[in-house]
Amino acid sequence: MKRNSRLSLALHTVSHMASEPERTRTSAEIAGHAGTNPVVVRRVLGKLREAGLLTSEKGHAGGWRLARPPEDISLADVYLALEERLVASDLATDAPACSLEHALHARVGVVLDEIEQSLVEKLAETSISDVR
Amino acid sequence: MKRNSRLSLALHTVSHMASEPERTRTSAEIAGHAGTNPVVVRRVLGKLREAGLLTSEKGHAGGWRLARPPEDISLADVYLALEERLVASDLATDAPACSLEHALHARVGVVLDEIEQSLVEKLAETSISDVR
DNA sequence: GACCAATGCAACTGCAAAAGTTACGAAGGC
DNA sequence: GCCTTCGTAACTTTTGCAGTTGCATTGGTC
Repeated sequence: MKRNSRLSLALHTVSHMASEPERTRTSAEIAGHAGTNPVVVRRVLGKLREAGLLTSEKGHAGGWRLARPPEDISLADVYLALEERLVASDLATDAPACSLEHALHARVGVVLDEIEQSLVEKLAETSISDVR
Repeated sequence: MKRNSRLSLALHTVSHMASEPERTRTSAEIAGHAGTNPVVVRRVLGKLREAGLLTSEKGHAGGWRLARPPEDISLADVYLALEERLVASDLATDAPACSLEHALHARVGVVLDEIEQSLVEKLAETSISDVR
């Protein structure tokens, strides 16, 4: 896996959960299915829990479940939960060395913000229960 | 510099060239201004030359210049010349392990393609001579 | 209460991509 | 012929992230 493996893992896992929402899954089980590591799974799903999409239980018979009905979870919810901006560049973040660079970053920054927003809007149109 | 330093460097350099199109600049000069290395500059600007945005001359009094009037070079031209997709994820590229993953990648891939396209359209609205 | 299965989390390792660096050849004006 | 500049290849350094290990914590089961 390369660059957006976290998003890939998150979407994949949540989609599977949507098909059997009542079932609890352990991170080891999910990791096995996704071809990765339980700790990585916990790291990624932890973000989704923070965002209120999943719940986790410790101890015997513990594991992960959806916190809401699958119809109420959109692709955008999952995307935003990870707090990674797919279109963000460091153009918007670093200090402007010269005035031209400043103007440039301002212009491009506006475009990127618009793009980011419309990406989220498009992802919001699909709920995870729509994917099958 | 971090992730999109190449795009940042390219846009910055081309913008400066737009303000004095007749002047020829060496990669050392550009590198000094951008706080980087002449070889890195040549690598990045080489892509812009391949795309027909810049010309370079060897030897004495050699260096880099715009290949076209600045009004005829858009931010999209620069972006596309680098052949990096800001919104591309590996979601679209890897082999679908299970059918759910396949469906997921198809859905998200469509959205990302649309977003990429509209990013380019927005960037195309601004020419480098508009930035100052 | 002892034990086991699960998450939570911190620290470390390994790896791959990109920047940075060095070196040298080719082109072209002086 | 010499010097300046690009072109390019090879190597080194840096950096972010996945992967790994280890251990504390929680909670069910016997």
